[in-house]
Order: sequence, then structure tokens, then C-alpha cells
Amino acid sequence: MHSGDAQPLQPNAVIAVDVVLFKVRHSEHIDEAWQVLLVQREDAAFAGKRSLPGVLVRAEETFDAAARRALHTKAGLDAAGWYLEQLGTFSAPDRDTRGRVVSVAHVALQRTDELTLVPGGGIMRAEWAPVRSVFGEELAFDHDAMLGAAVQRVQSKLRYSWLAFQVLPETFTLPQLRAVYAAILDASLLRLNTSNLKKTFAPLLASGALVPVGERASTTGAGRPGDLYRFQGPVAGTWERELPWQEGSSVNE
Amino acid sequence: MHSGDAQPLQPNAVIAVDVVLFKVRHSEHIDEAWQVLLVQREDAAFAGKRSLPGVLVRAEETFDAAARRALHTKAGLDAAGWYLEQLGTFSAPDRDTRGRVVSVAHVALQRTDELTLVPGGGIMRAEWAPVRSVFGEELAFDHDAMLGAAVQRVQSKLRYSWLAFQVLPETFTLPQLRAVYAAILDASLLRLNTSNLKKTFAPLLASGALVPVGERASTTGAGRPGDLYRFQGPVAGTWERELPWQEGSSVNE
DNA sequence: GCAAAAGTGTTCATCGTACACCCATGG
DNA sequence: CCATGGGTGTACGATGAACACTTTTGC
Repeated sequence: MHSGDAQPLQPNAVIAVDVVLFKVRHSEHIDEAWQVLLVQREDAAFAGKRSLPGVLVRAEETFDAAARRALHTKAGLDAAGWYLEQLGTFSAPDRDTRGRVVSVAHVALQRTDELTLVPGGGIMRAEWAPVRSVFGEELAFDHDAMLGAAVQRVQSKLRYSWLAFQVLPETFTLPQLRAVYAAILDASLLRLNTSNLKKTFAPLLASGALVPVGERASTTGAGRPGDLYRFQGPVAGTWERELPWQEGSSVNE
Repeated sequence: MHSGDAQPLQPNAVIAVDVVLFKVRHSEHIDEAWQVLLVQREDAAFAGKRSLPGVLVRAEETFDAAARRALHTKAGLDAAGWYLEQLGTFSAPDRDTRGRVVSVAHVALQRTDELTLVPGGGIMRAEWAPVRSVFGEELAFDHDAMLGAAVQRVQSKLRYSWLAFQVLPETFTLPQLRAVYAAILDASLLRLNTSNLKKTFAPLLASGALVPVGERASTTGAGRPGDLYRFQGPVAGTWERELPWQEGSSVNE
């Protein structure tokens, strides 16, 4: 690569960035709690189909900046500070009819307590869709494949890291934490006992990364409200750990 | 992204592909068993520095094809059929002085029984370097970062998948298999007992994915030769599994 | 007081680890 | 026959899973 001298190279492709933005919201149906942001396309080529928000990368712009700009211009969301990670690059020569467009897909996560504003001023109609309901729907370009890869990535990362806290509000209860795992990995996790759940996070409690606030959540219907916890970003080295639950993902069937 | 009508889009970047090719060879020093392919640069800008093999992507070429072409033209290797996987895309606007060059890094693995030929006809001087000895050395561009990411990827994938068999010859012994894990993950794994090693691979033996050949390896010095095994690619669903060993990678210190 | 949901403690099975012993080869 | 390395079986300890029981809320 990069052979030859220091002469400028001739651009040979169009670089775009697409974002798969997930959130987890409360829902009676746990299957609909995990949601992804889609925008309605207005091109002739993909009329009626939905797609992920994305933009072309500017000359001096980083991918990270481009991804956040995509969320801003396409859905009116201010993604500054949100969890954002590169997912993979999609490059089939024929994936776009307008030339060799290479798209770098990203995964973003949004905290549920930061309200989702999709102002009318936005260029496109953006809306949340339950992840599991989008499977089977045909998205524009190869965005089905991007979504599939993003689902895999988030599910696996949820198992071997503490990613779940990226989705929870500042303070939360253990049942809320459990609901995140249930929504993304397997609905049957809802039946996990508090005792066993707590044992899983025992190392975090011991290390001081997860601290009890000392208050109860405000009540929501019947039953005892849960104790509130706060997650303090831990030292870098302790960030990742293996989680026990290894159920097959129920998304793919 | 993809906005506007069906008019051709103006190329805005140069797309390149770089390959991190690993192999594991026998060695008295287990630290030198895991090796990576580097090529000597001859540019003025990076004189003396080594880099990963790479090429610019052609108009109608897939990344996969470009990556294999890089190995072919830069090191004379015929990578057809080798394990190859996309690693990530490196895109800092200033990573190359010749313009906005975006490089998609790939990881490739080579079986030890396919002899490594680096014919003199190759355009560049290619050579194998022990992975752990390259840390600290400065490579051209951001290839240090690429190598680092590749090391992480292979180490982690070795733990949760059966990637090791991609590096072993057609038939192999359990001690050879153990050596692969020791070379890539942690040298102390060399002391793992055969009994425990076998227990780890018990599911593979039970499912018929790993079959005893029924012969012994030809002898190599003192001691009893090991039983030979053959790995038959399993059905897709059973491909991944969690491995127990979770030592911290000894590479980073 | 009763139902519903959260939290606590204990028991049991599973599995990774350690270790003691047997087998096959070269010198 | 002895040193070296591969292979087999067993015993122990850590840990994830299940369950019985207590606590706190709304009706």
C-alpha cells in the first residue's frame, strides 16, 4: 500500500459513514424494549425503504465526527459524549449504484434518560423501531447486513464487558439492569433471581465501580421499589470481564 | 451518506488495504513462535521503517481480493483459501501525507505446513518477525496501531472460537495445539496438563469435529510421540465456544 | 391482609485445576 | 534402565443455578 513517492494520490472511492444507534426503553413487551433508529429514505432508488442514518465523510473530518454529524443532521440528536464505536466497513463494489461507495458502519448507544428528541426541523423522518421487528424488513443498501453485524457486536460485547451501563440512566436499580440484559440477549433472563444477579456483579461492587446510592427508586406500580445504584467508570484495566450467561441469541430464530 | 439522486458521486478519498499476516512456527523460545509478516519500505518518507503489506484497492475489486493481492505482490505468497478477516478501518486525516488515505486493515492466518516462500522476485523484501519483538519498534504510518489491534483480535478470538485450527497443519498432536495457545496467549500454558487440555476440547471430540487419526506422530527427540488428530470443519452453529483460560495477555507488558 | 416485586441466604451440581500414576520413545 | 515427554484417571475447590424465605410497597 501507499507505494510510490510523496505525490498526492488520486481519490478512488467515496467514503461514507453509517450509524446504528440503539436504545433500550421500558416496555411491557420485553421484545420491543431494544430499539434502533431508522430514517425514511426519499431517494427514487430506495423509495419506501428505510435506512440507517449516514453521511459522506468530509475531507478533514474524522469518522467519529462524521458519525455524530449523521445523527445530528438526520435525526436532530446531539450525540456528543455518547458511546460510539466502529463496527466494520462495507464495500461490495455494487452496493451503491452511484459509484464505488465504501461505508464505515458504527454502533452508538444512547442512555434512556437523555430524552430522544427528533425535531421536525430534521431533514429526514427518523423513528425508533424494535430491533427484532426490523429483522426481515428490507432496508436500503446493505443496511440489513450492517444491522445484523451491529446486533451481534452489541450482544457479544454485553457479555464480556460492562457495556450495559452505557444504556442505563445515572442511577438505576438492579431489576433495571437485568432488563437491559433481557432486552438485548434473551427475554428469559427476566426471571433471573436478584441474588444470582447480584453475585454476577459482586466484583464490581467490591471494587467500588458500582456503588449503592442508599435510596429506593420511586415506586412504579405494585411491589417493593428497588435499591438505587450508580456506576462510576472503573479504571481501564478492570473494564472488561467475562459474564456467565451464554444463551444462544434468540434474535436470529 | 448516499444522499441526493442517482448521479455518480465524486470520489473523496483513497482506499487502501493492509494485511497483518500471522503464523506460528516451532521454536525453542516460545516467545518467538508467533510471527508477523513485515515488508521493508523504500519510500523516502519512511526510509528504514518496516510496514505491513498493503495495496490500493482497485475500482471493481473487493477488499478480500485486494488483501490477497497485497500478499501476492508484496511477498510472493499465494493466499488463496487462507483465513482472512476484516479488522478495522484506520482513517486519521493525517495518517498519510499524500492525501486522505483510508486503510482497511485485515488479519490473515497461515498454516504452518504450507511452506512460506518469499521469492526474490517479490517487489519488496518481506520477512517474518516475532510479534513480541515488534512491539516498541516503530512501523510506517499507523501500522503499529494496526498490529496492536490485530494482536488483540487474534488473542480474543482464540479464546472464544476454534481459531487455533486455522494455524495448525492437517494433522497435529495435542501438544502442538497447546503450543499454539501458549505462543499467542501466554507462555505458561505450555505447562497445561494433557488431561485438562483434552477436557477443554471434549465437546469437539464428542461432536466429531476433532477426530483421532489413530497414528502417532513421527518422533521428535526424546519422549513419547503424541497421538495425531484431524480437525473437520464443524457445522456453522457449533463453531464458537468459550474457552476457560482467561490469563491477562503477557504481550502488553 | 394479600398480592406483587425486591432482596437475602443456603444448597447442589458442574467444571476447571491440581496431582498422582501409567505408557512409549531415545540414549 | 533411566530420563523425557505424552496420556489417563481421580480428588478438590470455586462458582453458577435453583430454591426457600424475608422485606417492602399498593390495593
